[in-house]
Amino acid sequence: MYSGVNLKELAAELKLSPSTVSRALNDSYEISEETKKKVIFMAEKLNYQPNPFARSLRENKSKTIAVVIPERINNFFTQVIDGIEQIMQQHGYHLLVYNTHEDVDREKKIISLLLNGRADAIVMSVSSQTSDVSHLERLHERGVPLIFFDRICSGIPTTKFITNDYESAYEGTKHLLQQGCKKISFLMLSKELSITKERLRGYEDAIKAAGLDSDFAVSLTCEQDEESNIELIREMLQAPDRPDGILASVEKLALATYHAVKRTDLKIPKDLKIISFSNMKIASLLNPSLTTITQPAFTIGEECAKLLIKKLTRPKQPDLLNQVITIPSKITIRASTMAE
Amino acid sequence: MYSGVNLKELAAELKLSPSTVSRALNDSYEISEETKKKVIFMAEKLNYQPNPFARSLRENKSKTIAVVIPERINNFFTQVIDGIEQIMQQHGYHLLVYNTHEDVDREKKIISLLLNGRADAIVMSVSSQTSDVSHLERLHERGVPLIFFDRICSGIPTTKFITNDYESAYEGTKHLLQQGCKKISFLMLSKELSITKERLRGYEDAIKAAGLDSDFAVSLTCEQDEESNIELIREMLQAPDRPDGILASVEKLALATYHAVKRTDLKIPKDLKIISFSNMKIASLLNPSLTTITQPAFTIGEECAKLLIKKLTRPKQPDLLNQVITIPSKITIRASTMAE
DNA sequence: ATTAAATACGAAAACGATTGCGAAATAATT
DNA sequence: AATTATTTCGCAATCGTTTTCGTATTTAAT
Repeated sequence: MYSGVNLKELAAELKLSPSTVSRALNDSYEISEETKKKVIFMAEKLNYQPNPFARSLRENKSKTIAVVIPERINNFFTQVIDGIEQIMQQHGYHLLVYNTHEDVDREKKIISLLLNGRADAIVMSVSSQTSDVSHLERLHERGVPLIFFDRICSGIPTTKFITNDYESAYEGTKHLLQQGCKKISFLMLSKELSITKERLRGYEDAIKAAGLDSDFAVSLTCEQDEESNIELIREMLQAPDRPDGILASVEKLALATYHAVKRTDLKIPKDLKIISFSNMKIASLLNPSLTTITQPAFTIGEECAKLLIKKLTRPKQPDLLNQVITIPSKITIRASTMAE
Repeated sequence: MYSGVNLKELAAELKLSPSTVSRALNDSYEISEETKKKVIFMAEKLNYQPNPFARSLRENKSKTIAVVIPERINNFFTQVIDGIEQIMQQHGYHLLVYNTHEDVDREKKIISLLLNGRADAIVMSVSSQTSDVSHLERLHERGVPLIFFDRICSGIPTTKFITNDYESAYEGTKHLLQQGCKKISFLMLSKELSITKERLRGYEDAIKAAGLDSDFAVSLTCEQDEESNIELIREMLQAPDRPDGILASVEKLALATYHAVKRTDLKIPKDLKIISFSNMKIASLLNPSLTTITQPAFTIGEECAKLLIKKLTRPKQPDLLNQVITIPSKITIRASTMAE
C-alpha cells in the first residue's frame, strides 16, 4: 500500500528540518509566518497526511472513542451512536463500534482489547447478561475514561446517562390503569439490568399506588431467542389468568407481543393494551399503532460525547464525576392503549 | 491515564532484552521453549498489553477496517455491519464506522480522513448524492483496499458485492402485475445510485415484457426529508391518474407510502398494492403486512469481510479483482400485494 | 581435533511524528 | 560598539514496538 509523503520527505523538499515543518504545521509561535506559508503550501501540494500512529504513539492518545453496545439492530442504540458521532466528528474523533450481542463473554473480550489505549475513552451500555463487572472495574481503574448510558453499572464511580426510567414506567403503568387495565404484566430482559430494575420499580409502585393487589403483577424474564420469547408470551396470554395490559421494558418484547397476539384470538387494544419503551420510527404504522415511551436517544449520545470532549480536550481535567444524569423520555399515546 | 507495563519494563523484570521478549511473545523459532514459557508467564502476571500504535507504526498496518454507510438507522446497513464484524472480530480486527448521512461533502471529508492509513481497508456504500467519485478514485489509487457493497461505484476497478437488483425488481414488478396492477410506480432515492439504475431497469423491463405501455411507468425521485417524501407520494396517490401498484426501491419509501396512504381514503392492497426492498424484521407487523424483497445483508457483510481477510492476511496478495459479486435476494409475499 | 552448522540471545536501527534544548542570526538595549 | 534579547530554526531524544544483523555458545560433521 502506497503511503504518501512523510514529514521528513516534506522537509527535504522544503530544505527545512522535520522539526521546523512539524512546528509550522502545528502553528507554533516559533516559526515565522513566511515559512509557515511555504510549508503549508507545500504540504497541500504534496498532499501530506500525518501518520496517525506516529502521532498517537508520541502523544499517547488516539483521537478515537470506543462505543460498546449490546445490539446493533436496535433503533435506540443506533440513534445514540448517531448522537455521539455528531459531536465527535466535529472534534476530529473517530468511532470504534463494538457489538456484544448481549453476551458477557464477548463483552469481556472487547473490553480487554480496549485496555491498551486503542481508544481514548469508552461509551457503553452493558449486556443483559452482565452481572460480574470486574472487567469494567479493571478498565476504570486503568484510568480509561468510561461513560455508561441506558444500561449502567452503578457500582463503577463514573458518569452515567439514563432516561427517567422509574417515572416513565410509573406513568406508563398509570396510563394502562387509567385505560381500564386490571392486570398488567411487565416484560423484561434480565433482572440484572439497571433499566429493568428501575422500570420494574416504577411499574410496581404504580400498581401499589392504584391500590391494586400486587398479585396482579406478572413479571416474565425473556430469553434471547426471538421465537421463544413469542411463545412464552403467547402462553401467558392464553392462560386463564391472562393479563389485560402489558408494559414492555424494551422494544423487542413489544414486537414479540404483537407476534404472540397474532397467534391468539385476542385483539389489541380491546382484549389487551400495550405500551412499550421504544424508539421505533414506525410505531404509528403497526397494527394497531403502538403507544410508546420514547427515550431521547440522540440527545443521550450527544451528551455523552460533549462530556467526553470536555474531559479529553481540556488539559488538567478531573475524573468524570460519579453521578447519574437523567434526560426524560416522552410518552406518545397511540391506538394500542385506547379504551373502547 | 495509566498505561500498563511496556516491553522494556517487562524485559527488565525478566532480565532479558526487549528483542528476546518480543520474539518470545510472537512465538519466534529463535527463542527456546523454556524462555518462551517464562516470558509468557510474566507477561500474563504483569498484564502486559502491547501498544497498538507502536505496532501499527512499525508494521504499517492498523488491524482496523473502516465501514462507511449513508445511514445508520437502516436495517440493511446495520445487518451488513453485523456481518462484517462477525468475521473481522474472529481475526482480531477493529471496526471504525462512519455515517455520511447521504451527504457527499461529509463522505468526502470522511474519505480524506482515511487517506493516511488509519484503516487497513474500507468497506462502503456510497451516499445517494455521490456522482463525482474523484475522492474515491484518489483513495483507490493510494492503494487502500476498497470494497463496495449495495450502492457501488462501477467506475472504480475493485470488487463489489450486490444483490440481484435487476432480477429482484423484475420479479417484484411481475408479481404486482400478476396481482392485477395496471399502473405501477417505481419509487427511488436518486438516479445516480447504482441500485436505483439496476432496479429501475428491472422494473421497466418487466413492464415492457407485460406488453404494457411504458407511459404507465411513473418514477418519482424522492427528497431526503421524510415529511416531504410523504407529501410527494400522497399527491401522486390523489392524482386522477394515480398508480395502483408501487415498487419501492428502498425501505424508507415504502414506509413513507404507508404514511401517505393513511392520509388518503385508499386501502392497501385493495386500491394500491405495494412491494419493497426491505430488511425490516417487522414487515409482517405492518398494517397490512408488507411484501418484501429481502437482501442478504448479513451475508453480504460476511463476504466483504472474508475477501478482505484474504487480501490482508496473505503475504503477497494481488489487488482486489474488478468484479461484481451477486448474492440473491428473497421475495416474501405478504398482504400488501394480495389480490381480492 | 578442527570446522561447520545450529541454537539462543542482545545491540541497535527503524517506523513517523513531537518537543526540549541549543545555536545561529537578527534586533534591541546600554 | 559591545552586550543582551528576540526571533527562527536544527539536532537529537522520545514514544513502544519489530526486525536486521551480529555474536557467543552449543551441537554436528568431517
